[in-house]
Amino acid sequence: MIFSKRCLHALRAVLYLGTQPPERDFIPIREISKKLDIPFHFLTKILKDLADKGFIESSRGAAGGIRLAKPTAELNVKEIIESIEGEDYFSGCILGFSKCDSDNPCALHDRWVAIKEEIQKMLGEEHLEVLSTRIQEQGLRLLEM
Amino acid sequence: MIFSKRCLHALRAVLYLGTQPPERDFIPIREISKKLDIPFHFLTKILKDLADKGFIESSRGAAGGIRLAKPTAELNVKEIIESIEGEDYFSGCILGFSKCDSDNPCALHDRWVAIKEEIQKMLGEEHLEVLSTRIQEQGLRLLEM
DNA sequence: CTAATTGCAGACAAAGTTGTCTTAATTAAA
DNA sequence: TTTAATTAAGACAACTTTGTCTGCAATTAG
Ligand code: SF4
Ligand code: SF4
Repeated sequence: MIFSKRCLHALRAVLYLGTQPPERDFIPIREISKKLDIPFHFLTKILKDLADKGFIESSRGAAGGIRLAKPTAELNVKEIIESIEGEDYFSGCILGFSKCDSDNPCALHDRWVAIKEEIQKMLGEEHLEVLSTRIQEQGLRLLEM
Repeated sequence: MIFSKRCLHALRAVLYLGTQPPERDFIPIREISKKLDIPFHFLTKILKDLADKGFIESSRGAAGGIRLAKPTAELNVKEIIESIEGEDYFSGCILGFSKCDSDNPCALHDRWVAIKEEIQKMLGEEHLEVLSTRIQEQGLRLLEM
């Protein structure tokens, strides 16, 4: 499994938000927790992170909850993953080195850069709007079967 | 960073073995540990795993150490990574689900499958033999700079 | 045989990730 | 204004990963 639990929970939660009918405003975290079977308090922390990073907004109190902070067309899978796993998750060195002279690359570098660019390109194209459409057409599996 | 420390250590160690002159037989783990700055006992455990999985062979005692168990042409980066991170590391579900009906895929599936196949193809082509040649030509960076 | 050298095994510790619980702060509605 | 609903905050626990330490087992050299 490539992504951490934090990341998987975050992805599924955001996808859940993206598939809610537009007339719904704030969605309680408890609802997401139950529907997606994610530990409530853990999910709360994860979503607080996403809120701090500007992906979602929250409101306390009755009728409170969370909602996407941007239109779905401006949210893609790549930036959500990177905000959780780290900005260099798809762009760092394959050997885990932090400082490296890419002008004088090692034997693995070129191949690795090609993979990374492919991943980033593909995930970057996946905005929630496109996904929402496809989810309406095909359904989205958000729970273990 | 996509890979665990275990995996990075294993990769670097195997690459180190692959770049040793052929007249060297068993290489002491201590040497690898020092040269690559990897904790000795941790590395020992990791390499024991690789030995159990048939990638390397070991010999105790004076003049002992480890060596690759197969010709470099038959060892590629993909199988080493998968042996450590798990066989489904590049083939599992993007949402982390274990059981899923791929005949009736969700909205993310097709794109994800394309990425995974690309990764597996590229990493599967990287056998140590090719790398060794390139390493002789270009050098391989095995240490943080 | 003895001694030196090496990998092997397992207990343990440190650090990071994942998850639980309790309490406080905030908001809307009765 | 009270009450119920909800996020926020932080302490803590369970688990996993990463790393350390000590001693044992096997091999070679002398
Ligand atoms: S040149 Fe090699 S070591 Fe440096 S960033 Fe690229 S893959 Fe990593
Ligand atoms: S169909 Fe969706 S949930 Fe199922 S394996 Fe593919 S990506 Fe995962």
